[in-house]
Amino acid sequence: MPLTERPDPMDKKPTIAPKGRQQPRVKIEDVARKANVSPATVSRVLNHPEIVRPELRDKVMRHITDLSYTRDSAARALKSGRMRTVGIIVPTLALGIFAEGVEALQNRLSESGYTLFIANSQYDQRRELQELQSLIERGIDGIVLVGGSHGRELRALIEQARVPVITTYVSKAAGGIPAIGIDNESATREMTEYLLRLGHVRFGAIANVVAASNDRSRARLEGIQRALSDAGLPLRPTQVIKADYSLAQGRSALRQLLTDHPDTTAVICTTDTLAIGAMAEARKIGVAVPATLSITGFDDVELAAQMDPPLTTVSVPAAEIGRGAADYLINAIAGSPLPRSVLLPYRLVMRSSTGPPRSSERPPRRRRSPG
Amino acid sequence: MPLTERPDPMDKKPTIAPKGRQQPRVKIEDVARKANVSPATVSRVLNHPEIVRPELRDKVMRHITDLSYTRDSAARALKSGRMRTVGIIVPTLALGIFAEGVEALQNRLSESGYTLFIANSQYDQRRELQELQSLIERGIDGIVLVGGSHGRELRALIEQARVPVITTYVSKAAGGIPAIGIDNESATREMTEYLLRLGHVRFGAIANVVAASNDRSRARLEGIQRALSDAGLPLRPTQVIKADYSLAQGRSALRQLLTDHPDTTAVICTTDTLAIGAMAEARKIGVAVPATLSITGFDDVELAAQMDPPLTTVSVPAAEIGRGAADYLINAIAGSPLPRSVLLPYRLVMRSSTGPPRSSERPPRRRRSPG
DNA sequence: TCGGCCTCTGAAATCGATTTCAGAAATATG
DNA sequence: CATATTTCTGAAATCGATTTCAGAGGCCGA
Repeated sequence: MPLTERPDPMDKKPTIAPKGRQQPRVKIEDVARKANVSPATVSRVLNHPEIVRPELRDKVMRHITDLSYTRDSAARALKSGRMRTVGIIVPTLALGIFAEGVEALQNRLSESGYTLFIANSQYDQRRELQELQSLIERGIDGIVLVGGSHGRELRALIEQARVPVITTYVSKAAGGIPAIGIDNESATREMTEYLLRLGHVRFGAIANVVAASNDRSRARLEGIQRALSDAGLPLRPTQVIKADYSLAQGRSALRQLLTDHPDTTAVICTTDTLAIGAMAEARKIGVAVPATLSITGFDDVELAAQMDPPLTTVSVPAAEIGRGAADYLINAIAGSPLPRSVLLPYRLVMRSSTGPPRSSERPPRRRRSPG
Repeated sequence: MPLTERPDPMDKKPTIAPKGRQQPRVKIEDVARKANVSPATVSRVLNHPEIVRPELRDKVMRHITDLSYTRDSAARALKSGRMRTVGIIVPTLALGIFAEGVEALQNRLSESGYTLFIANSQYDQRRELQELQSLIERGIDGIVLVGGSHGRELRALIEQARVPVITTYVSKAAGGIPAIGIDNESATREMTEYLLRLGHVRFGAIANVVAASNDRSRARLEGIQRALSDAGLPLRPTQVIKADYSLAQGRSALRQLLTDHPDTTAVICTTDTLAIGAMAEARKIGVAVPATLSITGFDDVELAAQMDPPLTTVSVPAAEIGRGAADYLINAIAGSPLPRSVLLPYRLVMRSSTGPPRSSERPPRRRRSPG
């Protein structure tokens, strides 16, 4: 029976499929048969339309849409070695600033036909390594990290997999990994200098530095310390409260700080969340902001501007970081020449949670007739 | 030259590789050769360890780690038809409640060896459809959506691709899509009834219902309206302010509401963000909460409890929703029998932003002597 | 000790798209 | 008009892991 060239139209599913998927999924060969061309041509129409004769191309195209054919990306990836996929590992999505960056990243990638794998490390380097492992197994074409401090295992893994990488929210990273972000230390230094100019001399700092991998907050803390040392007012250990990244810890940190140092006039937090917690606590214990105590944050989350008083903070261009990371990776994957790192500008946002210290301040005797 | 069985150890890369990747990537065959077994055995060690003799299994394992072999998931996916990948499309990540759900989802998936593709629709159904298209092309094994109102095109696409799907944050969805979430309408109804019991009779509602696809907020608004109708106090159109999901809109909404209805004593918001904006505005214009005005939210974001006064709201089990969605899909992919939908309990969290209306209020003379 | 059964391993086919290589058709050149 | 180019298309090899099928070897009972 040599007539089997064009098998009769048994396109209907054979009652029940043997392998998982019921409907046998339309493949490139089906399109080719309908259009009376070879699979190769269909593939070319899809991938290099310009080299196919226009009429033929249109004909094939029509059949493609007719059958609503979509290519199997697994097969495609297997042959081409490219998944058109990028991964990101963030410490947590609970922080608006990361969520914003991820969203911008995803949007930009999506425009270029890439899809984003997301993973979170919960600020745990071991978790980060595992997730990276898993992403690499998935054949991602690029990877976005957060922060500059990563174990050498992680760097080795990236190197071995030869995956383009960029880290974000910082201006430089260990191991020569390119970075896109801001200079965290310089930002808090400027902020501290601003407070110094206002006349403050009794400082406190609340920093979320408990996670070993959080070099952002560590850099921010260093900026504070350096500025104060330079001004001859070095911070004593008890003036630095270490916290994690929760609002509640901001509250307790402020309480502790004011217990140890009741005469503090300015508190610099490395995170808006902490600052907002501190402000909440200040209000609760009757400390007026900024009259008695100036408070600053970092990140400029949506809420910062809506606080009462509005929070003085540092605005981080999270969306721009996300977009920039996407562009960098897309270029890197394409093999374009690349900048080593991108330093983005932060912006000090002076609002009303800061002001000059009370000049009539006498060590303890703090009083305020409430409303 | 029949001795080519075991090719001499030219394991070093040949100076420069012809195809993209420099180092030729270690594959299953390399491991097999080193271990003196067949590729099939290595594959079995990886996928069905229990059917391989222990000593052999260990030996192979050693070589696998020695060569730090990772399997090519594209090839794996091609053969097996499974990508071990799940996708989610959220309206936005900027909302903490979605970020929390995504994080929980990702964590649970990760435990089971799945990876999560993330996409966001910006509350735009067309975008949602595009992103879904892209995810399906990627061969995802399951898809998570948000909310119950989806176009029929989207449902058709899912059906055609035969991808298990679940939608989240709602208790039921159009087109027979299974759902995991809470009964939004019932939650606000309860909340409204609570306020009625406190003695309120002049209500206002602020709802983020501008996005066509936001059926959550719409259901919440209906809950409010129904409860009030049942109480004989139906809401007039001007008592309902429609907003988007920003904090600033909460502010302006409250301003408008109090302009039109200065005697309002209770404002129910369909979102904490709106409620927090409303509270900020109330403070600014000198309206005491809850003495003069009770305000409620929805979601129980981290900040809600830290407000001054702490915000009465509805707690949504976002993490549980995320985990539940993961479990559902994992089972669905495995072919296990499944529940149609899962109704999760919400929790009314009574804090201090609500209280009885000022008794000095005249009209309906409902009285309650506060403390 | 031998056949039969069970356990474990290897050879080879397979998944679906891409791409090289070469040949057919169409066009330009002598 | 014949040959040299060029343009376009098809056949077939390929990517790497999985899995079926069958065979090799070990164990048991008789």
